[in-house]
Amino acid sequence: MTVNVDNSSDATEKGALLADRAHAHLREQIISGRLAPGARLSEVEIARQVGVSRGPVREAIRRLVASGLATQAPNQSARVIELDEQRILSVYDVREAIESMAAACAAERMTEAERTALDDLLTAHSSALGDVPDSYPSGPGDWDFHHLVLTGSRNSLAYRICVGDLRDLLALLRAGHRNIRGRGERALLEHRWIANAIIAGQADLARTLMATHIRASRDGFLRQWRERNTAAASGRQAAASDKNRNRKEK
Amino acid sequence: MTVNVDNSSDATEKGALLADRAHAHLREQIISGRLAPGARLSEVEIARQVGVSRGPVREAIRRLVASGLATQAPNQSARVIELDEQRILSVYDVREAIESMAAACAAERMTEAERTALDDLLTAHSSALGDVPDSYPSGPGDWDFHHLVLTGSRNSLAYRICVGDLRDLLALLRAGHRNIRGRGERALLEHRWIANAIIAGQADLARTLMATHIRASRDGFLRQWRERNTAAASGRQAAASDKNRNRKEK
DNA sequence: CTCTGCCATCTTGTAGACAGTTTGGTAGCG
DNA sequence: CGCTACCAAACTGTCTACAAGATGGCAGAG
Repeated sequence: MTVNVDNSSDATEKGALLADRAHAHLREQIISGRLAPGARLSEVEIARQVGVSRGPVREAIRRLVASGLATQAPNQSARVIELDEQRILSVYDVREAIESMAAACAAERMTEAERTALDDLLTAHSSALGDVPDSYPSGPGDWDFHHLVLTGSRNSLAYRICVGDLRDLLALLRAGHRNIRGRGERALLEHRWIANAIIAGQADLARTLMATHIRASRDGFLRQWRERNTAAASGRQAAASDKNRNRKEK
Repeated sequence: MTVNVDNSSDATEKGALLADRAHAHLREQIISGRLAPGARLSEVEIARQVGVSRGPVREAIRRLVASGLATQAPNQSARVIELDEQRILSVYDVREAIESMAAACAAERMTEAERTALDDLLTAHSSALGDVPDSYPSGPGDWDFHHLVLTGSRNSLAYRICVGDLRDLLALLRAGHRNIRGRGERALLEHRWIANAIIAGQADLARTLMATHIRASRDGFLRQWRERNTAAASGRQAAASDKNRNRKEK
């Protein structure tokens, strides 16, 4: 009765509401990279693609803007958000702040059944890790763990922010980046530490461990992103007379 | 160039877009209490009141739902959110988590000009406090301070969450509650401590002080809210004798 | 050749109408 | 008297049409 947020934004393809279908379509296109950062989101164009009218598409776009996946100025087309290092840091910093708090709250508020479920989840992950070693972080397994912690925190607002908005932003910036070798085992180990602290009711320890875990995830991703970014920048710079991209508005 | 979030949701009465006008109208009605918690938000009714079509009103309502001021089930009217203690705790906990992080970031990233502005703001508040002693917390002055810190954190996402959503939620739950006697001086003092830590670049100290500050604000509000809530409950429960004004706490 | 002003075109913002669903009450039955 | 089935009213979801504003190119002056 408490964490019954019941986010209705995961209508993969069969949403009763057309706006959900359009939203899922756009989110998938953006996260998968088929809609490049900076791309314009024309309402009529998308409406034609999805096969619905402009109304639901308009609502889907406004939802993307609210989530942070797109930006929009009045009387102008919405555009897919453009990532820079500062924006990436923003996402990880907010996530660290909220999820650390959630871990501490979960340690104090989780029921015994939830603690058992958390323990079982990690046991299952541990035994399944051998199959696909490096696909654990940023995959569904990682998400299951954080989902359980957020639910256990009894904080519906934190749940909504992390599941509704931050999840999409993380999916976008992680898209196209390979999983780091060895990060899987390390992440699972950190998950186990956090879970132990939560199950034992050690709130401050859980908070610290969760903060460290997310910071490690951030640092690992940032290193990879900087490599790719500098490589892309030099490659872009090498093409001397490439057509200059449209200047970004101030 | 960084924190240029430019939230376009403060169209008090003269928004170029009708959706902004409808949104401002509804937000004012909800925060002021003229729209009671649980009240139904009929699109056609509101459209008639504001004098616009259903389209902008629909968009405004969806924005309220995204902010957390209202909830909506499919094919049903949106309703003004109903406050309970757990929801209030959620708001304050998330605010504490994000703004503490923002204070630490501000201590590391603020420019000298921003630090000076922060110092000047508190000096001005300090000299203006004598006029209206108890109106400082939860007023515009308090908000100016937190706004400056959030801007200085260079975290556009934290700024958007706190200014865009949490501000409205706080305004809603604070509505109708008087300012606590003596809280003004205390809050200003805590602001001064936080500002000193930020100006000196002491990130961890700023983080701790901001967390303590927000927790104090939460506790003060919660005490008042519980009084009112138990009073209303007992008054509702025992209509005959309203003499038993026992202030019981958990 | 470069800059300025204008115009065709596209895009968003808004209004109104229609269809499907939920709601609340009412009549009828047990 | 309580319960069920049904029906009308209201509401949201959606579509189409129209109006206002922005974009980008083109012609003409300097």
